[in-house]
Amino acid sequence: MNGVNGFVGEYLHTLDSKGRVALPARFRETLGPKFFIARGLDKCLFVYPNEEWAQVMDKLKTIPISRKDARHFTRYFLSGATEAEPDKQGRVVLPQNLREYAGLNRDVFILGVGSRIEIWDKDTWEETKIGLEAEFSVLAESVAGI
Amino acid sequence: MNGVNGFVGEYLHTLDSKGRVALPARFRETLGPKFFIARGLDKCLFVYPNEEWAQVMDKLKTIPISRKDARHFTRYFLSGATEAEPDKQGRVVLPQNLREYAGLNRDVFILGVGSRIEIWDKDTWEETKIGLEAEFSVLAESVAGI
DNA sequence: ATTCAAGTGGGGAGAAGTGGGGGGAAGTGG
DNA sequence: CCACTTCCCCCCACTTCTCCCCACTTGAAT
Repeated sequence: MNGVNGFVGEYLHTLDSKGRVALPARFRETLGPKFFIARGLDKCLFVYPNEEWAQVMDKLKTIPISRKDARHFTRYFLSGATEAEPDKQGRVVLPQNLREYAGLNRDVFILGVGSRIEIWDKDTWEETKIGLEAEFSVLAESVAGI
Repeated sequence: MNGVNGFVGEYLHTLDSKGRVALPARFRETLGPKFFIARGLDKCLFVYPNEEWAQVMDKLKTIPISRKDARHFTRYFLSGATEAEPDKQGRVVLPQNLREYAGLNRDVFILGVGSRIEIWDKDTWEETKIGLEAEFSVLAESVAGI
C-alpha cells in the first residue's frame, strides 16, 4: 500500500506495439483514475498523482510570461506532458514524444520514488543503476546533511 | 480533460490548402465555441479561451496609453488578433497575416501550455526544442521543486 | 489441482484528422 | 441597381488512429 508512505519498488514491464504499459497494480490505487506524465530529469518520465501535479502547475503559474527562459521552460515542460487515464487493464498510452525523450524500447522499468513514479528504459536504468551502486555510500554521506 | 489543470501535450497537425487546422480534440471542450488567436511571443501564435482573453485584455487596459511603447505593443497585438469559431469538424481558419507571422507551412505543432495553446511551424518548433532539451535540467533547477 | 489476480496481446467499432465539392454571402465593376 | 467574381463556410467522404473489450498466459495463493 502506498497510501500515505509513497511509492516504492522496481518493476520490469513491457511497452506493447500500441505504446501501452501496464502500471504496477500496487501503484494504481494511490494514483487514482487520472494522473499526469511528463518529461523528468535524467532521461526518464515522471508520473505525478493529481495533487502533486496541481502543485507543479501552481508553481508554474507564478512565473512571469515576460521572462524568456521561463516561457521556454514552461512551454517545453507542459508540451511534453500528458493527462493519463488507465484502461480497464490498468495500462496507459505513452505519447510518442515522451517515449522518444526517455528512449523507451520494449522493456521498461517502473520505479516507485516516494511522491512520484518514474519510467525508465530497461537498459538506461540498468546502466544508471550500476553507477549508483558504486556511489551509494558516498551519496549517502553528502545527502545526510539535508 | 483540461478543465482545471490547463492545456498540455504536443500534437502534429496539418494546415490545409484553405488555411484551416484541426484543433486537438482534447482541447476543444476547454476552449469552448469561441476563442481568440493572436500573435504570440517567440514566433508562434497564442490561442486563448474566452476567460483567459478577458484577463489579457484587463492587463492591457492597465497600461497607460501615454507610453509610446505600450501603445505600439497594444496596437500590434490586438490588430493581429482574431476571434475564432471552429467548424463542425473542429477546425479554425488562420488568417494570412497570422500564418505569415508564425511562418506556418503545411505541418504545424499545436502545444498545450497551461492557460493557453500555441501554434508553431513544425520546423521552427523542432529547432527550438533541440535548444530547450539541453537547457532543461538547468531551467528545472531554477524553477525548483520538480 | 484449482482459482484468481496481474500482465500481455490483439481485433474491431467509433472518433479524430484530412481533403475537397458546392451554395450563398460579400465585395467589385459596369 | 444589377451582373459577375471571389471568398468563405457548410457539408460530405475517406483514412487513420485511438480506445474499448475480449482472450490467453503466468505465477501465486488456497
